[in-house]
Amino acid sequence: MQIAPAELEIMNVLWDQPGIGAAEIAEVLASDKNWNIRTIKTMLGRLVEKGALETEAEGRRYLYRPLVKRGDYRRKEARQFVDRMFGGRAAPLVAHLADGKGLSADDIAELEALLGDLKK
Amino acid sequence: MQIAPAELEIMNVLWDQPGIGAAEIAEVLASDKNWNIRTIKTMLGRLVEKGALETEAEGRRYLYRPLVKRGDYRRKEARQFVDRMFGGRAAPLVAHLADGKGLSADDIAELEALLGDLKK
DNA sequence: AATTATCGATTACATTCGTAATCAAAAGAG
DNA sequence: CTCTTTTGATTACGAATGTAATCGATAATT
Repeated sequence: MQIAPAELEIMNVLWDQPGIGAAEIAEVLASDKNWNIRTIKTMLGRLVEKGALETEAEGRRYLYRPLVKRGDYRRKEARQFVDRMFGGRAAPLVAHLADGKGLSADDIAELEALLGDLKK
Repeated sequence: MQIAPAELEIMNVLWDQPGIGAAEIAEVLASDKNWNIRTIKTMLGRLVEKGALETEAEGRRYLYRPLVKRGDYRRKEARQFVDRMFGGRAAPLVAHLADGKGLSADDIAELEALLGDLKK
């Protein structure tokens, strides 16, 4: 299943707060994005259609809940991205992030711990 | 500048072998993709239009050469991806790759070396 | 020289995406 | 009870994408 970038913004809100309605989503996004509530509703419709969200009627409105797990989706996308951009090799990706200052000292420490775990 | 996934396949060929023509690109891609030569030419045209490629006339045909450096493009895309999917944190991305067996033992070794360098 | 193959340029066309507007129904305001 | 607001559903519409076909010019073949 394909989730477009703008749709992902919606998913992110719902992964953080499952079970809210369109209006609440609009509120959460209002600070970052300048989206019309209609735009948000269009994307909610498409996400439901795609099977990424389920709805629960609450009175006259819907509450939305992700059907796709955030971790699963991230994993899939990460792999796809690494395949597309780096021929499937993850190390060059990290190298690029590092090179472009995409890694903070904390990130580096975190990665070291992670690698330590992986070796076991 | 925006390079679509299918276009990226073309760019990858040209990053490996700059200065070849449409027919040669088709040959290289023939093993993986099942693209009509016309499709390849369409994408070449779009890439030139976007400023991702330059052409050099050789007789009646063009030779194509990237104007964008692979490293630069990768860096930009890597950052964009991490921002979109992981809120800008690179460590979780690596964690996901690792978790999904996206990292080979070699990758892990490579990353360790990389992190060693970064700490200095 | 006539025919065919090939080249880049232009055009096509369905699908997805971003960004809404419109519409019918229902709920709330007065 | 009538008017306004709000909701989901349907429709809109241009840009980008994937996937070519057509066209006019030229090069290669016979």
